[in-house]
Amino acid sequence: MGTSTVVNLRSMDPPLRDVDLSNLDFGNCPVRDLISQIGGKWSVLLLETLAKRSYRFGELRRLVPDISQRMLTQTLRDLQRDGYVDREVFPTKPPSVEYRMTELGRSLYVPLAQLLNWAEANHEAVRAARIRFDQLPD
Amino acid sequence: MGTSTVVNLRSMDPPLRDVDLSNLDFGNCPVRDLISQIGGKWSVLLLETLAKRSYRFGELRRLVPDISQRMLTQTLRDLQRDGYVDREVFPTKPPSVEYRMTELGRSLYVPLAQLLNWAEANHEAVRAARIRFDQLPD
DNA sequence: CGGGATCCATTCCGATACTG
DNA sequence: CAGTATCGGAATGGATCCCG
Repeated sequence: MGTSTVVNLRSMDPPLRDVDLSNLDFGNCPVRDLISQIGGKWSVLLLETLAKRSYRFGELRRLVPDISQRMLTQTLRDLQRDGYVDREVFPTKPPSVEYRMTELGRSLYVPLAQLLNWAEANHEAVRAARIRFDQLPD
Repeated sequence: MGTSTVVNLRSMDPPLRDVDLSNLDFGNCPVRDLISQIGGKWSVLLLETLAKRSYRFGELRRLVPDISQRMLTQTLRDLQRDGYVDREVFPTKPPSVEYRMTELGRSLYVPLAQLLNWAEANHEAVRAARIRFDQLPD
């Protein structure tokens, strides 16, 4: 559900895809839209990294060794598309590309970091809750 | 989501110097685990709803009309499993079930609401960034 | 009423190979 | 170095029918 038509040009995989369920007053999609974007497997990790300083593509690869190059490219492009990250190309002999957070990205990172802190502080409680739940008699 | 993470690197890669991950708790999946959980399509919507007050299953269905009964059941169970929501069954003639937030859920909702406020306040900026990005040459 | 069980479409993501 | 292109499996989510 989008506030407006969602032309979801999702980076590499599909040529083009438009998914649009009409507005429903409740869903207030922009919020969900944003949340589900950073809910992806790598977005938060990259935002955390780029919150520290700028990095080049290869540096990010080494910092997050278990990300595939495909997902690194795609996630960075999605973050750039949403305006959280800027991409600057330096026309050196082997080209080098640097990624840095934008002001919008930094402003997002304020409440996001709060949530991440909560997660870090409470993940034990969540794990315990899961174990409790899973051990209930059917 | 969430297979194993960077931790593997440490045990497999002796020769090179360890990248210092301690500041940016990379190997710390619990954070990603939690974020990807609430990043699901309906979790945030249900947490927002249940933050107001308790509801019965059918009430939630009517409040979020475009959720399928399957996803409502499943999302509620996941939220319950993680300890954010409690489920109480009343053995009435047609059974009735009530869902309410736990204290853990309410404590999660504090930073989460901050993030949601940010999303609401800034989704126009994000939409604009997307349009700008999508209209770039190439 | 509050689910469970199936089936099916879509989407996400990893592995691999190739390129300017 | 910083990406593309392509394939295939895994996960996610919707529709439908059934049940105490």
